Amino acid sequence: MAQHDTKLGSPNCGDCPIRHRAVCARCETDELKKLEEIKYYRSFQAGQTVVWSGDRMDFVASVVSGIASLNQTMEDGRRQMVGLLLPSDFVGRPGRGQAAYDVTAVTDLVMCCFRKRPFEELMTTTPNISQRLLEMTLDELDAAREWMLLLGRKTAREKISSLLAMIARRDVSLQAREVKNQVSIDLPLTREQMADYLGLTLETVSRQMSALKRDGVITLDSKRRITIPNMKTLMNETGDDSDGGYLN
Amino acid sequence: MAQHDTKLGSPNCGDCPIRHRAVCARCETDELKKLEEIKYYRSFQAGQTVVWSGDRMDFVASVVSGIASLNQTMEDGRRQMVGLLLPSDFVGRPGRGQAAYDVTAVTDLVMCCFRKRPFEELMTTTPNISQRLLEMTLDELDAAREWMLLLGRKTAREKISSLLAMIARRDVSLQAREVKNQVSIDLPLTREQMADYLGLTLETVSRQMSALKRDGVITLDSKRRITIPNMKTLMNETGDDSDGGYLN
DNA sequence: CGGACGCTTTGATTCAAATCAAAAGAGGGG
DNA sequence: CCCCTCTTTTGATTTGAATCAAAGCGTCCG
Repeated sequence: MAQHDTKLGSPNCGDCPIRHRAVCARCETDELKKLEEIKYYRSFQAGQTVVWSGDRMDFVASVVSGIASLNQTMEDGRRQMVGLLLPSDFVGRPGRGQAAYDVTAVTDLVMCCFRKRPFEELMTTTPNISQRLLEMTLDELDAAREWMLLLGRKTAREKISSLLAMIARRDVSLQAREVKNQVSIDLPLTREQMADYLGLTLETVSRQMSALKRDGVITLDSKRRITIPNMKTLMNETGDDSDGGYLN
Repeated sequence: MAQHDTKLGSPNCGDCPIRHRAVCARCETDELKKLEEIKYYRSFQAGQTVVWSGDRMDFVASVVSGIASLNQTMEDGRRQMVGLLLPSDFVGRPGRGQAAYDVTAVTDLVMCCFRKRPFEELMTTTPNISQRLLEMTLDELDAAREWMLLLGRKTAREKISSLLAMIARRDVSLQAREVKNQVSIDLPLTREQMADYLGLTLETVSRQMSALKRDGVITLDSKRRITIPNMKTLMNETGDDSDGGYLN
């Protein structure tokens, strides 16, 4: 099912694009050496499942490139995305053998995997790894709790706006594509995936996108590419504290 | 505003009721000594605010007894509870100076606080603390993500049932109050707090409680005390996989 | 004992989003 | 180039929960 390619990703951690942001961010050269010994790359095509909830998972991994999603599913098929993993984000849980959610490749995806057992051992001897992992986990917890507010209390329009703002802010910080407040972004998610992330139906997502376009908050360059003429206008639609939004 | 009492809580960590579950669970005697030097107790009455979101927070803490809640609030007053902290749970984030959410005492509350700076230093030198904290944070992240599914996809009835099941399961594990599947529990939360946790209004909470009573899923001994005649019947109302529910 | 205040229940009505249904784009491959 | 499939949009209708409103219950306290 899943491919075991090694064609992408550098064997040498020093050249890695996520070197300074991933779980290895604080490691010294000698510590990287040890990680290099237990790592291997895997790539997945958009749509492929990386692991199924409940399956044995004998590795942990960092996203090198592409986007992965964490999904929870109910017996009757209702689905909720509970995390969106971007390059440098960490997947898997040291000290547990089974995946707690489905992990899916949203786009083509390359992951840097570490065999679980050796990684766990390395963690106990390498504070630079465990401390970085704690920091990343605390960040994810904050993000999850922010999303709980969105899921529990925001309107459909606020949800869509919040998602677009989140994607836009990330893109802006990665690539300086901003031209005096105007931002163009590619949506990595289908309308259905957006719906799964926001706790909506795909029809409602589509309708609210149309409404935001009608109201001039966004422009639809194509189905999957939008332009935000004025970031502040979008932020006002998210329901978040207008100050706090930019400070985070 | 907040009281600085030391009347509750033992000066000696060895006698502490949460000794084996809290962030100090794995510490050796000498490590406990160091924690004792930087700890102090604070107590709060039900309803009091421990810290406001955005305020400086120069301590981290463990809940010793009672229940605290983490809340997020929008400008217009919409409120979402994003965490319920039980004895042994940890509050605060090493490496950050400001509280990210309001922390409130749901019941009378005693917390074991550690001055933040010394605690951070202790963490870097004491793997037993940082590793335990990582484990606890990963558990909280899992809980937050389970709650995301509830908030995004469950019906009001499923939400209420899930909350009652969660409280019941915790109570059963703490005190063996189970008599062949029948469980009685005290609700620590008002209807409004339940609503805030579940992303509902208090009226809907009340209506669904009445409906569960009408359908024989629960009995209302008093407004704040319920009996669950058959745990399995309740579990069937949560929408969760009936197997997975018990295995977790 | 009798108010008063906080919490809870219940009823009537509204409304936002879900559901049901159909058609319009947009690729992609033969 | 055209068909097939996948994604997206839009419309009509339903529905579950919110909102608006009022009354019931408990208990604290003068």
